[in-house]
Amino acid sequence: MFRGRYEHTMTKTGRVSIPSKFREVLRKNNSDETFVITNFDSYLIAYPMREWSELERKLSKISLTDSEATSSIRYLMGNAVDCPIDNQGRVLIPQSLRSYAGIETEVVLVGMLKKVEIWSRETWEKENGSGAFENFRQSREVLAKYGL
Amino acid sequence: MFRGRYEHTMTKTGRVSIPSKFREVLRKNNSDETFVITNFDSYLIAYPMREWSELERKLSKISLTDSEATSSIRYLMGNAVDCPIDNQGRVLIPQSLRSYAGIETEVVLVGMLKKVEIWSRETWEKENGSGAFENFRQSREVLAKYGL
DNA sequence: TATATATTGGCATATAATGGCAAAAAACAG
DNA sequence: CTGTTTTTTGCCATTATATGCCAATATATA
Repeated sequence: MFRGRYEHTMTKTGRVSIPSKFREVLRKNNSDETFVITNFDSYLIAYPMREWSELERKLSKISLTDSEATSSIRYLMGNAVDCPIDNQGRVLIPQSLRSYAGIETEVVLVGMLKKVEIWSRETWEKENGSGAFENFRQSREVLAKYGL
Repeated sequence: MFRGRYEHTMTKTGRVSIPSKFREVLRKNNSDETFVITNFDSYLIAYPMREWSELERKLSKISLTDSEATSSIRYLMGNAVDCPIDNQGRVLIPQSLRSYAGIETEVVLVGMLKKVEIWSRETWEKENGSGAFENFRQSREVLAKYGL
């Protein structure tokens, strides 16, 4: 599972280092060294190829008469790009996704269990900076609920 | 179960010895020699990997469309770091967590049943130092309902 | 008292992150 | 098609951080 938060800087050419702990997770799962990255809210989500394929398998079962689901899938799939990790442990994030998430240089990568979120630092600050106390309180409740 | 209090010193590189009694607990539980450390109030909490993984497994079932849950997972997971214990019985505490808890060199480790708390000595003194016993005297009646 | 174990400091080496550059590939215009 | 521009890719270099290991000291155990 992915966990931890990392602040990295993107090169001028749009490459971002994947934290080594994240790469380690891929290795341990025998997943290949490729992420599928797509846009979600105001940030990007990166799935290991293996997880993504599973997601595709599930979504492929949805009836094409379910038009609401279909258009959501279209959106998700239409923006998904597979980004292989290079020898330096980096991925190239395509321009379209960068501008979508407002990423210029400073990037925040968050381990979120089966996936990784990629934020521009600015957006991260805005959405997760100040309101952190509420999150802290809630996360404490989560821990309590599971007896930790 | 973890119990007892230990005062250790951190090396310049940020490594702290885990008390051997704590390591013994991990061995007895067949837990691997890794803690997941996270921030909490003014100190850190270290969970055995086994316990933490169980939590992760449960959380991973939550849908990514549940935005309230997602944001507490983001907080929880974003601040959690896995810290393997090395051959000398030490863990490296990442810079971010060190500064969060105000840890420079002197560290207090407290066994708290399923988890271990990690304090800077200074904070420890302030919050649990002199007045602690008086507090205990005043509020220990709550323990009655647990059979004490 | 001798022996083992725990904690800690120090140092050498390995790995991580990232900036820079140039070759290769792709997109594009005439 | 062909030459030009832009983007992508591979690779080297640098810096900071993490890791592994040895040794010294302190503490516990036999």
